[in-house]
Amino acid sequence: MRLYNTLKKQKEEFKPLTPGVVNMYSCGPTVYNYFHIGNARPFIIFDTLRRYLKYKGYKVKFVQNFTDIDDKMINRANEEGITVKELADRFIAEYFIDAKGLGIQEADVHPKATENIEAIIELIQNLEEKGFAYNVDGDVYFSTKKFEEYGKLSHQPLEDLEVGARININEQKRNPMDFALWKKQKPEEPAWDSPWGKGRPGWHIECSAMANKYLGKTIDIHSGGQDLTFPHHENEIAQSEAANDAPFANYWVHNGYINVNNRKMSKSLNNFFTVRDIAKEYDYEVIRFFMLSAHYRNPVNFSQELMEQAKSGLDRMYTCLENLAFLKENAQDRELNEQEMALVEKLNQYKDDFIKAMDDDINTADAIAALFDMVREVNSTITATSNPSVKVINFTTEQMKELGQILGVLQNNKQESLDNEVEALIVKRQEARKAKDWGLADSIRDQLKEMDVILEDTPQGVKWRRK
RNA sequence: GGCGCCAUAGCCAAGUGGUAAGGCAGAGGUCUGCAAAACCUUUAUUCCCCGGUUCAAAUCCGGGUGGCGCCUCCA
Repeated sequence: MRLYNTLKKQKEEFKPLTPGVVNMYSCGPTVYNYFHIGNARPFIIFDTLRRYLKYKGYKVKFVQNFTDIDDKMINRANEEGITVKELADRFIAEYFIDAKGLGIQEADVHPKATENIEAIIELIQNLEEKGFAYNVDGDVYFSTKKFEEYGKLSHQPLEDLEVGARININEQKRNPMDFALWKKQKPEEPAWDSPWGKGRPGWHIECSAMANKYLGKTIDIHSGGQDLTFPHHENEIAQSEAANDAPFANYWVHNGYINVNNRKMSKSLNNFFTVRDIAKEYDYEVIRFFMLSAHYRNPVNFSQELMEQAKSGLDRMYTCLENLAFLKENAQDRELNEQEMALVEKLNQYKDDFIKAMDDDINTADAIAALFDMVREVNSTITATSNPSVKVINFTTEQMKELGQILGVLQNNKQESLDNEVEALIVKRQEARKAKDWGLADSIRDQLKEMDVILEDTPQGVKWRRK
């Protein structure tokens, strides 16, 4: 399997530190609001990467943090008139609701910054002892000049970064690019005791501390959005490698942005759509499918039209599965015939295509194309055979679900049981059709449509589906 | 100013040296009481433009044009 490594600016063959085991760390949300679909992209992409690695047989340990203390948290809590802790608890709960809907599996560990203060303090002390950190009256900074490789992830020498720095020169800092490891308490702010007095951790140090604590000094894959490359990930590298004297992460994987009208979607630009709001109009699964329909490193635009396209595409796949389930009821229990054997062979070829695509830097767009190839093959074979075997139906269904599972789609069973009222109406309509009373038959079909039940007349009988 | 990304049909999107995948939308057809679903056919002689390298370029190189991002909290 090959992955694009931001550190090396090229695709590389993926080799974990320990054969068969993968340690992954992904930067999680700051929990001061519902997350928007721009935030959702890395969650979905790296969940897919994690699923695929597991599918390939790796034992994956996945850690994703919650940033539950920082300026944004404090400001929002003040606005709401609640404590930072209350704010965090609320939006962590909301995170899990949306994440679950999107098919994002829970991480093995979801550490919170505020519950790892001790590890953070230890790490800062370590940096201080080694001369990488300096204390200015209760504020502790990382000295970027001391870390020679600073800039290696964003591929920019320190001097160039300094020239472009738009930040106000903080007189306390020795260098404009130095960043806070520990922030001295300001009035009314939550604070923890530390060797430098009361205060709270800087943003970057928490990820270094938690990755180290839960995954070790060197991790296999560190992932996140492109906008975290600098300064956040660059700083994580500086902190971790300065403290541990070991490579921090072997593979750095970054996803592209979600845009709105070609502009980056972000909370600060206030052009964002929350997942919660979109989910009111489209299934969570449509959102996920939409995200995976383009390569993860390319920017994608978000719009209603594109959601509609994603919805139609996903419906096509589900319809195929529903057709299979429907045909299974009257299918024959026999060995595969020649045609069915040919189908199985083709489906295996498409499965290979799917795997090849995923192996090539998780090319989900190509993987989805392979899935669509399967759908077309299955559809055309099924219409050609009036009496498929149970075996070929089972094989086909399982294979599509197996591959869908890697992408985190196609796992819903939309065939719920019918209630008596609907069932009675369907029977009544069949009687009307038999009597060639098309007016009554059509009006019943319309009536059912109002109840979100769509009927389809097929040679094998009446087929229904929801929505 | 520094660094970087992107440009493929009406829309979305793979492909990065061997002669343009896939989806959505549209058109025509088959099937059907009608509808739906499905299938078949069809929609880019060409991949932003101009040069170059090569037997061969959407793919590599050089130069343009347009759009975006990072260097500041951001996924």
